[in-house]
Amino acid sequence: MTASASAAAKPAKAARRPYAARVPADVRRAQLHDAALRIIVRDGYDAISIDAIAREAGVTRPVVYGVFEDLRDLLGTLLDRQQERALAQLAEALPPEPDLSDPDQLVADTARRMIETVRADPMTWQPILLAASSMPEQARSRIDADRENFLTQVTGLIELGLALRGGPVLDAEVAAHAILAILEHFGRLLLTDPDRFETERLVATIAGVLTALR
Amino acid sequence: MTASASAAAKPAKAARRPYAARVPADVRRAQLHDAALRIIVRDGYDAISIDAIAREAGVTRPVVYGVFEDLRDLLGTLLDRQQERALAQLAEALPPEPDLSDPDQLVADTARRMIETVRADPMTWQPILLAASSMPEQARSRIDADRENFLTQVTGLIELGLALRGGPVLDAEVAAHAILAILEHFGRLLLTDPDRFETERLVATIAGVLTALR
DNA sequence: ACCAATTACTACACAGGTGTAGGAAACATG
DNA sequence: CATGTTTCCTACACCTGTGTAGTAATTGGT
Repeated sequence: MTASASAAAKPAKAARRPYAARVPADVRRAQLHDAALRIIVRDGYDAISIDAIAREAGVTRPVVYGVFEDLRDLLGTLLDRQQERALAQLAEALPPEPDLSDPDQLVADTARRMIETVRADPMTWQPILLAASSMPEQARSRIDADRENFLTQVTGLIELGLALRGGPVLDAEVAAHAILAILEHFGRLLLTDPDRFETERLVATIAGVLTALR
Repeated sequence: MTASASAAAKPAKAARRPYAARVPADVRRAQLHDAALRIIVRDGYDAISIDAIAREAGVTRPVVYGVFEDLRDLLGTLLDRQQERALAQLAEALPPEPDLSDPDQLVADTARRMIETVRADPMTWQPILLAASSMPEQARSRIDADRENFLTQVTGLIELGLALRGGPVLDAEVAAHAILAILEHFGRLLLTDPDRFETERLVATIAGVLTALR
C-alpha cells in the first residue's frame, strides 16, 4: 500500500512480460522439441502439456501454436526425431558384418556397444525404455513396432546360432523375447542407476546367458 | 420446440437422477476400489480420477468423498488390497520347502506355477506388470520395494545354486536381475496376448536359461 | 531513422476435474 | 405412519489446461 507511484486503482498493473528472443520458426520447433523432451525425462509423460512446454521453453502458448498444430503434432514430430536418433545409434552398435567365427566375442562386443550407447545418450533412451502404458498411444505404437522389428532380427540371429550348433534345442522366438527383456531391463538399470553396475558385469551376464543357449 | 408440456421456460428440467442403491460405507469402499481397478486395467493409470471412478461405479462424486479422503487415499488403500493379493498369490506359487535334489524340476515347476498365477488373475497382475512411470508415485515406490525384495530372494537362490555346483562362475546379483526381467516380460506377454505362447514354451525357455546358468 | 513483416504477448471463452454446502430421497424403528 | 438417520444428489466456486482473436514489440531492409 505504501509503495510506488501515480496510478490510483490498479494493483501493480501486472508488468508486461519481457519478450523472449525472437527466433525463426524452424529453430523454435527444435527448441520446443527439446523442452518437451526435458519434461518427459525429468517429470514423465504425464507432465507434458502445451502449457508446460511453453513454460519450459520460456515462451507463451500462442508461440507453440504458431509452430505446431497441437500437442499430438508436437509429440509426433518429436517422436520422428527421437526414433531416427535411436535407430541410428542402434544400427551403429550392431555389427555390420558379423564375424561368425567367434560368436562369444561377437555377442560380448555387441552387448558392450549397446550398453555404451545407452550410457552416452540417456535423454534419447529414457523415454523409450522407461515408458510403458503412460505414454500417448502414438508413442507406444511406434516404439512397439520398432521393438517388434528388432525382435525379429534377434530371432533370426538366434536361429542362425542354433543352426550352426546343430538342431534347435531351444525355442528361438521365446528366447529372443527373453534376450530382449534382459537388454531392456539392463537399459533401465543403466538409466535409473548408472553407477550401480559396471558395463563389464552386465556384458558378462549377457554373454553367459547366450553362451548357455548356443 | 413443438414438444412436451406445461412448463414455460425451462428446457426439459433435467430429470432427477435415479438413486443408486444405498449401501453401507465399507461395501461402497470395496465397490469403488473395484471400479478404480477396472479403469486402470481397461484404460490405464492416466484415466483415473474421482470423477471417472464415480461414473464407473454409477454414483456421484460426493459419494466417493464420503468414503475416501481424496484420490490419493483411494489409490493407497486399493494398493494395500492389491499388494496383499499379489504377495499371497506369489507366496503360493513359490515352493515352500525347495527340493534341492532335482533343481531342474524345481525351477520348471515354480515357473509353471507363476505363469498360471498370472493367467488366473490378470486384473491383479496387469497394474503391477504393465505399469512403469505412468503410475502415481505411491504405487511405483510400493511395487519397486516388493520387486526389490523378490529380487533379493532370487539372488539368494542363485547363490545357493552356484554354491552347490562349485565356484561362483556367474554374477548372482546381475543374473537375478536378468531372471526377473525375463519373468516380468513373460508376464507382460501373458497379459497382452494370452494365447500367443503356451505355458510350456515359456517354462521350457526359463528352465533352459537357468540350467545353462547353473 | 523509418516502415513493414515477423514474432511474441495479453485476454478471452470453453472444457473437464476437484472439493464442499445444502437439500432430497430412502430406510429403519417405534 | 411418523420420525430420525443414513445415504445420495444437485449446484456451486475454483483451478488448470486448450485453442484463438486481437494487439504490441522487435527486427531487418531501405
